[in-house]
Amino acid sequence: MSKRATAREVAAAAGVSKWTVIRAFTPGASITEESRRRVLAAAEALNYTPNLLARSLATNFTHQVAVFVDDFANPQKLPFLEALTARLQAEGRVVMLININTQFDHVRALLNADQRQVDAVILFGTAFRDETLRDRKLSKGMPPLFVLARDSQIEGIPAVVCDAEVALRDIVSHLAGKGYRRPGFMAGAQVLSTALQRKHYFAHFWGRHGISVNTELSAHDYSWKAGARALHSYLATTPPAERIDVLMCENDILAMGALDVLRSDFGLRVPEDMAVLGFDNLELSATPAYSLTTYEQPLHSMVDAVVAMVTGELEAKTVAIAGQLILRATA
Amino acid sequence: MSKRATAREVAAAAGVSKWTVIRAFTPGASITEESRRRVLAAAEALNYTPNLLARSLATNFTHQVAVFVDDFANPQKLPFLEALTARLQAEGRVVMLININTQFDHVRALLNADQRQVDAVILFGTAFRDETLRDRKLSKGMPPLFVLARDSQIEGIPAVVCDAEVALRDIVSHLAGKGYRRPGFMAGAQVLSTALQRKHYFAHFWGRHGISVNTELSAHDYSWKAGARALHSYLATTPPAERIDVLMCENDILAMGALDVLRSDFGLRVPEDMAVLGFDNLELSATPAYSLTTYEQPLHSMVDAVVAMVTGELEAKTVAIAGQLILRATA
DNA sequence: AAGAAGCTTGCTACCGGTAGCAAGCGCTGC
DNA sequence: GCAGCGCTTGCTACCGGTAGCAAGCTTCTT
Repeated sequence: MSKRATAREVAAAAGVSKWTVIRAFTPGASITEESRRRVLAAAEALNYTPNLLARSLATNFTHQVAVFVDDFANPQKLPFLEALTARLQAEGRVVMLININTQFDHVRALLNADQRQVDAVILFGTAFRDETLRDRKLSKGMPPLFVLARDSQIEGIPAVVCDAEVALRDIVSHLAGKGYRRPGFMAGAQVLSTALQRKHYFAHFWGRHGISVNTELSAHDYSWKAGARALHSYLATTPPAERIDVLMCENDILAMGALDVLRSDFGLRVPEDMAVLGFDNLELSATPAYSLTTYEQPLHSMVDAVVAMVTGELEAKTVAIAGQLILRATA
Repeated sequence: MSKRATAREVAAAAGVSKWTVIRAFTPGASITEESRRRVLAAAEALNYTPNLLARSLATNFTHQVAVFVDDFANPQKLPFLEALTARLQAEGRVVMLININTQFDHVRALLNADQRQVDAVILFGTAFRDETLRDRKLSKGMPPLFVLARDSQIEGIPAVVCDAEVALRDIVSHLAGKGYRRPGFMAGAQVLSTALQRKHYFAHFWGRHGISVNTELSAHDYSWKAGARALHSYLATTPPAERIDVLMCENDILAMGALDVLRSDFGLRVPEDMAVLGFDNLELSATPAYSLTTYEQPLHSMVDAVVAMVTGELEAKTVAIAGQLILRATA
């Protein structure tokens, strides 16, 4: 296989200069209809299309957006990625999916994204210490950063989040109305959990009802297994009379682990013995096997907002968008 | 924010030519220790790192691999993407995640990938007609194509798949041994289904036992809802006495839909009234809520193989790797 | 008919690297 | 003292586009 055709080759074939070839491919450029026809015919014959790499180098605009992800255990990432890629592609951008892990951490990934001259970086729900970015972000020429689905505590880095305050207010108000009085919270990975603020507002709104949240389970990460393990050890060490009557899990995948342990390992009834709530509304949360009461994040609004900020249509500042409480059988 | 520093600026600061700067960043280049020290110090001060875009243009090697995905409903994509990104990043490559949909089809995506000069394209379980690629692939300069997790019927385009023949042989042999005699198959989206060959081998191995597979349900796509709907209409129109006694679903997500319909909508027992099998072994398939008997694809071996082909360490030719039957409660 | 204005085209310079040639330099050997 | 060698360094040319100036040609105005 030979290489791609270049503008120069097309120019030779069409009997014009390479700049005229470029103009035929530049909308709004000054070129006669006649020249355009000849160039396009020659381009067609040679199978020519402009080289976007060269264009990017010259324009400082790659039309690539890096998306950082560090947790692939939560199935919720998938619909988000679907929407993100679809929306960005509709805007002529393309997603570079970066797996943040111990081998390839945030600093290295940011450096790499910078070297590749991406137009923007979206930190999609990744767990990092804000300090990590504080020095880096000031470095000249870095692509703009956006945080999606977690809070950003750094001045100047905008975040697009599901409004945790509204969400937890609705949730707690529903639970208090149903008569629950001994609430507990299950959190996932420490660093991210803080940035989600769900625990904070959960306790805050129970406080308004004169009830304090004393039980806090922590799962090691956001996975079914971690959720199951955390609740298992709680149930194993807490006598029935002292147990909470409702458990708010930081997301659905933790809630599923909790539900399975309640029902299968301990033979308890949900919601009679203990109610359970999640957060995300996964496809499988709606199934009769779980029928999980949960809170749906405004996925499309969130993605639209972050994409609009990336393209510059929307001012880059933190926005919190309200989601929707989905009432089902578990609470 | 000003722009990134360039080799020329570092050169001026270090009092050498820009080529010496480049050499300081090129492993194995001919440069004195003294020069390298001075260049690296200047680079450090100016926060210089080589521009990979410019390097890519000059070397015709972007270290980017496009991964095409057209079905985000199957949670199984996520662990695959995790492994793919991690392995490729370990090899110094980066993944461009392309969402194939009606707005952005295979042809457009391939053209775009070509224009961006990616080193390779991985078609990850996408449903396309082989004819679509037949003309394109011959076009000069196209990046090499690899098919992951589905078969390629095109000469010269290698595929990395879970060995369907071995898988279905094991499955059918297990089912026949358990005494099942009226097998049915549930397939997903037509085009992809053919390329998975699961239905084919399922019928083939039952044939060896003198049993033909007469019941074929087709789901509209690979989603819980589609699986539920397909089985629902089958059960609604088929009297109990005429029903199959075991249902092989093309993947776990379809099987989950089927299981929920069996138990919740029709009050049937699994596996007594009907056994169910899936394919993939999702995290949630292992939960007590489903406890689905399924077949696990050799995810890591498959990813290793395709990555090795991309990097050229492994000869690019179709390989089928055996997975593992996971026995649980539903069959 | 001459000058002004407008459109089209080709040109130089540049984006930030890479490849490989050739000159400069120090060192060795005779 | 000089040829010969090897290492280091700078150079030209190039990757395939973009930006914007200036020349050439029409067309319009007076």
